[in-house]
Amino acid sequence: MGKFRKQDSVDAAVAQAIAGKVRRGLLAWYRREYRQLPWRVAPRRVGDRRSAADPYRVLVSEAMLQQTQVATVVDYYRRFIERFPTIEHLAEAGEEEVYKLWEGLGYYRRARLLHRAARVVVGERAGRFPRCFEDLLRLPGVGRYTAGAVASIAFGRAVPAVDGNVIRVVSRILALPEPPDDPLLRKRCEKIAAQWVSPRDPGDFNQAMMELGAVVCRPRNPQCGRCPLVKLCVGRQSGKPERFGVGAKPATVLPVVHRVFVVEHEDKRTGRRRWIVERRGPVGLWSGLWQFLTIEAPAEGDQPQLESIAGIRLGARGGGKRSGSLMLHFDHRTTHRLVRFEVRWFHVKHRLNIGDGRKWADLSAVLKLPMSNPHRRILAALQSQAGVAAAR
DNA sequence: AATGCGGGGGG
DNA sequence: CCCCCAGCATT
Repeated sequence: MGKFRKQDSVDAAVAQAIAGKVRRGLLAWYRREYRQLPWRVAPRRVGDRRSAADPYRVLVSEAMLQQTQVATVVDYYRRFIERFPTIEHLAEAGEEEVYKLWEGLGYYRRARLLHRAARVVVGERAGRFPRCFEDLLRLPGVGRYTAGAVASIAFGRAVPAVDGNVIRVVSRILALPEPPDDPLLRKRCEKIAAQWVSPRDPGDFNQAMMELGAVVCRPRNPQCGRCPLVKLCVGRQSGKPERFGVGAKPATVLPVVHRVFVVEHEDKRTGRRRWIVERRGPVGLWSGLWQFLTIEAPAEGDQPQLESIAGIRLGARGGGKRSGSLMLHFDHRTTHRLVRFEVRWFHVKHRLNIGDGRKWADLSAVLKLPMSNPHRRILAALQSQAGVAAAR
């Protein structure tokens, strides 16, 4: 215990000694080098008044940017804001549509929580957006980083916003050896960043720290020659800046199998094809997204009976000779899972009764549903199969 | 304190 | 192929 308190006071003294240089150097660099991004307001120049950022747009961008790189977010952000230009638009939307705009971005819980946050602000706070760190922290999906980012960028509060970039930058400047996923290191960096943050331009300062981490102080091959803080960087002086702020613990990857049963019915008169789709549960991988009928099993599990899948009898009415044969297989890797997809295709002559949470959907309906990338891939295969069949 | 949650960029 | 990314909620 006493050890940490002593460490804190040492940190505080060292950080204070260079605070002015860090602040000025970083802000001057950021005003020259900042990237224009759709959610970003240009940094305030000396003598200017601060231009206001829309807190709703800042919140949307920060939610999308959690564990996701800027380049990936840009198009998603544009589409999202075009559809939901204000927090009221988002609060009024159905969850399904919010998910659809998040499709392919990953970490889908963020979409659900952002949607909830909008409903909290509009429904429980009469549209008054929380303006301080503590109140922001109470919103669903808003943790210490996001609360700090919105409070500083949208409301000019002098609070830190410590993400992975900031942890790496601070770790290198002060040569802190702990790996970046150490919670204690995060707390240390937050206290230090709180000392450094510009009281006058906290939003610009926080964005400058992250920008530096993303563009210059990168995990590998840091561009120290372009860094405005190179002279006071202890990590650089040690000769090996890339040793600091890297080396998170690797995740354990569990192999699993998703057996997918594409149950297809073709209307004889119209030729319209329909498939059974189902919605995944509220927790776990791809929660809330839609998929073709799927049975999940451990990698070493038994083959499910093909005559009866998820309570649906297929065998008696099964279609042509190829029905039930393996149509497609591929591996899909996430951080914690190696998912083997085994896709089988069944043709049925009637639209069977199917359980709750499932429905028959034609192509245009399926395209409107939010689905995971692997299931979009399966759909693409179905479409090309149909093309081949039609050409014959 | 540890774990689960996706997908893409870049060496 | 591997590491990492403008984190958060849950246990």
